[in-house]
Amino acid sequence: MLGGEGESGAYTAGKDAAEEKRASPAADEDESATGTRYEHGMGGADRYYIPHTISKQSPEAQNPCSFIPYTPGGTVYSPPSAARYSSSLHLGSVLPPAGYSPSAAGRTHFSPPYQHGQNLGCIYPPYTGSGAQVYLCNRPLWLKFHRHQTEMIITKQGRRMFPFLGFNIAALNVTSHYNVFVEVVLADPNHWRFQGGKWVTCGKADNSSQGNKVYIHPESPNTGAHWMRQEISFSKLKLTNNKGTSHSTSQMIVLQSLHKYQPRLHIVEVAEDGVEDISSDNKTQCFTFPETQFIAVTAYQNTDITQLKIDHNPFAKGFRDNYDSIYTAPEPDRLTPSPNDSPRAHQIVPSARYMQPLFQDQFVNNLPQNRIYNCERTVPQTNSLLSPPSEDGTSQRWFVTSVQQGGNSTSTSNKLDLTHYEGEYSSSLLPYGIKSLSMQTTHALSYYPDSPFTTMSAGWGSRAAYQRKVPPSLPWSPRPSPTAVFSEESGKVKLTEEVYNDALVSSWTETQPSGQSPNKADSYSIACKRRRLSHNGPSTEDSPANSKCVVSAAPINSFSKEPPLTKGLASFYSFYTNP
DNA sequence: ACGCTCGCATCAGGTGGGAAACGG
DNA sequence: CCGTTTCCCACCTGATGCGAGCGT
Repeated sequence: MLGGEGESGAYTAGKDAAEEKRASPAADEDESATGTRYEHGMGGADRYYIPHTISKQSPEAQNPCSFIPYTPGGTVYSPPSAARYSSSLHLGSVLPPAGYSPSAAGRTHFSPPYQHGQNLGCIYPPYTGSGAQVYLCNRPLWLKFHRHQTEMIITKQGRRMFPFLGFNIAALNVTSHYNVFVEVVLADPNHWRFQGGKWVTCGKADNSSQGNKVYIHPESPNTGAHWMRQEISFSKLKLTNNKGTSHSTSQMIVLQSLHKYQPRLHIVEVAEDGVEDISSDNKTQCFTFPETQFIAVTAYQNTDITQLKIDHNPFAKGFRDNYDSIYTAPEPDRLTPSPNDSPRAHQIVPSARYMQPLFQDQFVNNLPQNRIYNCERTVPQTNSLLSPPSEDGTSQRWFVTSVQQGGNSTSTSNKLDLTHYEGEYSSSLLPYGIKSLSMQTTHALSYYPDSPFTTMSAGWGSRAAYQRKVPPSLPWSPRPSPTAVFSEESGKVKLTEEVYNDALVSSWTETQPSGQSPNKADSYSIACKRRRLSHNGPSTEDSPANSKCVVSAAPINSFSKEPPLTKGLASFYSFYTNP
C-alpha cells in the first residue's frame, strides 16, 4: 500500500489510529509485524474476519478448541438482504447492521461469545473431529496482495480473480456427497475509495446489491474422496459488476465496485443427487480466510497491486517491460528475482521461458501415488510443518501448526500477521523444534491448475490425456517427491518423517526479507506507473509465494500464544478446521 | 500399417494500459 | 469537474489440431 510506512508512523504518533487502520490494511499489518497490533483494543467494528468455520455444529463445535469467531469485532458484514448463505452461515459475530437472526437463517449457528485469550491451551482441534479441514492454497501470494489491500477487477463480461481461490480439504467423509461453493460477501458496511495512496472509507456500502453471490464448484456435487483428492480450484470463477447477466450466473459473481468483499468457502453435505438436506443441522461448514478479502474495482487503484498482478499473473506477462531480461536471462543475469526465483524455487521449468510455479500446491496432490510418501502423520498437530523439499529447501507447501490467527490476538481481516512474510523464516527461529517439511512438487508448472501438470480436477477442462502425461518423476525433479497426503481413507494429513526432518533443515533458511515496506511513498507509486525496471518492488519478496500452501493447523484463538515464528509459518497455509 | 511422440500453427481467451465515455 | 466505468489494444497463455518422424 502506498505510503504505508508513513501511515504506520501516523499510528504510532497517535493519530486516529482506529480510523487509519481501517483505511490502511497495510499499515495494520505493519503494526502486526511489530507485535503491537493486537494488544490494544481490537477494534471491534473494523475487525471483520477471523478464520472460522460455521457449521451446523456438532456438539464438539462448542468445544473451546473449535474455531471460535471473534465476536466483538464481527466478521462479515451482513446486510439484511443477504443471500441465504450469507445470512445463514456467517457467524453471530457478523456485523448485523440490520439485525442478524440466526433462526431466520434456518440453521443453527455457532457463535459462542468471544473470550479474550481463551483456548490457549488448545491450539489445535482434535484431528479426528467430524468437521472438514480446509487449507488455503497459494496463501503466500494472497498475503502479498493482502498487505497492499487486494483489489479485484470486475468487468461486465466477468474477470477472473487473481490470485484465485484454491483449497485443499481434508477430513471429509469419503463416501458422503458434498457441494462445494464459494460465496462472496460484503466484508464491511463501507464504501471505499482510494485516496492519497491508501484506501479509505467513503460512506456506506450499498446493501441493495443484487445478483449472484455464489459460485458453485462445477464438480459439485461430489464425494468427499473426490474433494480431498486434489486441490479444489476456483480459478474459473469470474467477478462482474453486471447485474443483468443471468446467462452465466453460475460462473460469475456479481459485485459492486469499491466495496470490500470476503470470499467464503462452503462445504455442504448433500444427497447423492446434490440436494441439500435442509433438515440436517450438521452438514454445512463455512470457512473464511481473511487474507482473501479484496476490494472490487473496475480499474486498479493501487499501483502496487497492479505490479503484483503483473509480476505473478502469467496472462499479464506482456506488461512486464523487462520481461526478456528478467525472466529469460540466465538466473545470475536477472535484474529481478522472478516469482520463483527464490533459492527455494528451483523447480524451474527446463525452459528458457519463465513459468511461475506459484501453484505447485495445486498439483502436489496429483502426483502419482507412487511419489507420495505415505506414512502416518507423526507430527504433532500443534507443531507440524510440512513443506515440499527441494534440494535447496524450496518449499512449495507448508503445513504449519500452531495457529493461523489468534483469537486473543483479535485477528481480523486486516490483521493478518505477516511477519513471517517479511523474513522470519530462518529455521533457527523455529520454535519447539518445528521442522519445515519440504514437499517436493518437482515441477514448475504453468500457473493454472489446468496445466498439464497440475491438478486434473476442478473442472478446468481437465483432460485425461494430460493426466497420462504426468511423468512419474520429471527430469528436473531434484528427487522424488515426498509430500503431504490427504489420505482418502482417513482424511488425515500424512507426513513422512523424512520430509519432516528435511524441512527443518532446509526450509526458509534462505529467507528473503523484503526490506521493503508494504507501503511506499507516493513517489514509488509514480515510479510504478512506469513499471518496474529494477526492482525492489513487490516481486523481490516472492519467496513465500513459492511455498504456496501453508497450513495453520490450529484454532484461531490461540494465535497469540504462539511463538512468533510459529505464528508466521502458520499463516503460510491457512488451515482452518471445523471440529 | 499402426501407434506414439514431438513440434508447430492456430485460435480462444485472459491480462493491464490507456483513452474515451459516462455520470453525479 | 472529477471520479468511475467502458472499450479497445497489444501481448500473453493454454488448448487444440495437424503433420512429420520414429519405432514396432
